[in-house]
Amino acid sequence: MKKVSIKTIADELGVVKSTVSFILNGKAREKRISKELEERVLKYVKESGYKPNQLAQNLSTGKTNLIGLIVEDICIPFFSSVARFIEDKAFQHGYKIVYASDNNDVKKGKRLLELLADRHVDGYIIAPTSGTNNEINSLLKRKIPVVLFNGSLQEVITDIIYIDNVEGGYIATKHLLDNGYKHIALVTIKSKQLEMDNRKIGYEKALKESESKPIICALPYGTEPEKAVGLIAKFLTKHKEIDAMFVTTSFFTISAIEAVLSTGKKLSEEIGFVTFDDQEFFKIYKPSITAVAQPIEEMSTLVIDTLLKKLKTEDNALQKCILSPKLIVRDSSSGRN
Amino acid sequence: MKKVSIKTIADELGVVKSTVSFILNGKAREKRISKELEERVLKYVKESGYKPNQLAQNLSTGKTNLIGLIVEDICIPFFSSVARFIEDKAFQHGYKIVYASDNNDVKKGKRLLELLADRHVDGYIIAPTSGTNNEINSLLKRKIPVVLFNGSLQEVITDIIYIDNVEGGYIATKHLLDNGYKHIALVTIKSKQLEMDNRKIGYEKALKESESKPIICALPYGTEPEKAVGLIAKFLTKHKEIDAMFVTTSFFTISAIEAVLSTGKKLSEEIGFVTFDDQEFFKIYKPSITAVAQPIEEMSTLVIDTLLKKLKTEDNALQKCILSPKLIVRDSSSGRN
DNA sequence: CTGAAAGCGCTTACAG
DNA sequence: CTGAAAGCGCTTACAG
Repeated sequence: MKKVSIKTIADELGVVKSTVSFILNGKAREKRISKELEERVLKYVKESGYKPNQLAQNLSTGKTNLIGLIVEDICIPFFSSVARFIEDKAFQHGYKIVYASDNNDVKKGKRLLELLADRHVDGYIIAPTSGTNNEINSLLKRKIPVVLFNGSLQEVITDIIYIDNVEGGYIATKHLLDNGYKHIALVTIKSKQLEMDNRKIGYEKALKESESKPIICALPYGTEPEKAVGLIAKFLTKHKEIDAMFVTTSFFTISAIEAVLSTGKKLSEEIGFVTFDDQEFFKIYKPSITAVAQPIEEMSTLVIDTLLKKLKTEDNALQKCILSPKLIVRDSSSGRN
Repeated sequence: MKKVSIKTIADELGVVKSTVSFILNGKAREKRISKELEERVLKYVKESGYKPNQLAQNLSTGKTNLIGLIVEDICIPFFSSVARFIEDKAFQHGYKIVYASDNNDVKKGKRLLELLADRHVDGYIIAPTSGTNNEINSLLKRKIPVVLFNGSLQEVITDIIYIDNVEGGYIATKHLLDNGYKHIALVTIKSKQLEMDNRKIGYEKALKESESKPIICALPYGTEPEKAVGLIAKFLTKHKEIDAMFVTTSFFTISAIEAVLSTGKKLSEEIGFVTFDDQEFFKIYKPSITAVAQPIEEMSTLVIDTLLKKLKTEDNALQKCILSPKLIVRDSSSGRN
């Protein structure tokens, strides 16, 4: 059982390599190769179990059928869900996915971009870290498709799919206000991530409308969840007026709940609570937890479809989709009554 | 700014391609190339920003520096955590990871194995689905390293790292018995996964020691979590004697809790509860939830180290590591008092 | 110490 | 309709 190559086939059938190659690539018509010969080749291919050597194809065509996926951390549920949705469709179209986590670190982000470029991945799906603008632009300049999701990047013009984070912050805060909470704290992270900023802007906008004052607890970037508990608890003790909390990132959701519990206050009755990104356990928690959910499946589908279109056609139209977040109302924000 | 290739360098410096290649591959010594020439080449390489074309290297060496990771579903927290740990180390050693989710479906598992083989990945990390034995054995026959984790596979002899699932089932059940629960239900999944079987065996072993009877709720494979809630609740209603529950898979943890709640019974006081695989929210849940935790980091490190060793050396020694699960005792199993 | 050459297995203009 | 040939950019025996 030796390796059969295109040359083996050609020799065996008394034709030349290129003819076989054309047939294999569906160019028989175009090259006006006789139906009869085409069938003979195809039959041999089938019987011999021939498979083209993809490494040779890669070198020859410069394409790898690989998609690079760069996110902050593949084990954050939001990202692993996206990874899952993307995977299926990519496989269906003959692409495989190479993932990489940049930890939201600019330096690492740049290095990953470079490593994947060295691999000649055909396209990228990136939840961008600010600071990688130049690197991404240089990919675009080389006509390599890049689809951004989750966040945008200043001065980078490419396909992008994300939710309206201002709206997300707004509906969360508005909902708390509507339910009678007056002193709403924002628990967020100090980072250059535009999405966090926008969620904050939405929060401030809602507060302004009802003439409330922002009470902002911005944790330093890199704060570990365990550490966050203490910091948030301290903040709560310092600002005794707080009667509700909006957490902008799932990274601190559990820390924030722990912090509230540690102060002895009750969620919902004493501290209204809304957080970003829905999670399975929110519905069984007591009180069940209100969340701003991103339409993950819709978003993922748009992302991969957009990239595949760029990869398979010459279509240059830019896709810019801003999806709406959805408030999933549960008990943690049901009011102070 | 044109592409510089090994040929460019050779021409520019008046040497021949192979000399450059040898220097680049650190074989200057071996080939007794003059220190002086080596430096000249290296200097030029640096200045010109030359990077070897990895596609050409791939074709030439037959190696891709790609590792295939096949798991049931990349968005199950256990697997995405493993993916994360593996990734870092792989990158440090110049490998990238291509992931694929087989949904525990034999047919899909086989197809993925084939697709990754077509890609010429250098090695595999697999949480195996039973039924893929032959395919994996044929990889091994071709000297392609495969490291299994999470579960074993009959008749497949290769490196493998997993936890003692019998022990996991045993300590969970024993703990419940020790805390005074008498009628312990097992909530599990009907599948050919050996790990599930073993957890069940551990459960039965503990029961036997205390002369209790097993009460087994085995859900059909493929049952959706939402559907599981009803099935488990029904089971609870049917077996009114049940005063504790051991869930063998994180896939049904939340469903099981929902089911208990739906019957109006209280966790811990009325229904003791232990589940497999620890999760972040278990500590903030009320009651906090007891879990059998797998040593994910240790396991991942062993997995990737084992594979890298196989990839980088000729070492043929088989690694077989059985790690111990750890019971994380919390309130949900604190007894009936 | 260094060089000429074949090979990895494809793809694709180009010529007839 | 079909074939001869160059090219993708490396690696590595082999010869001197």
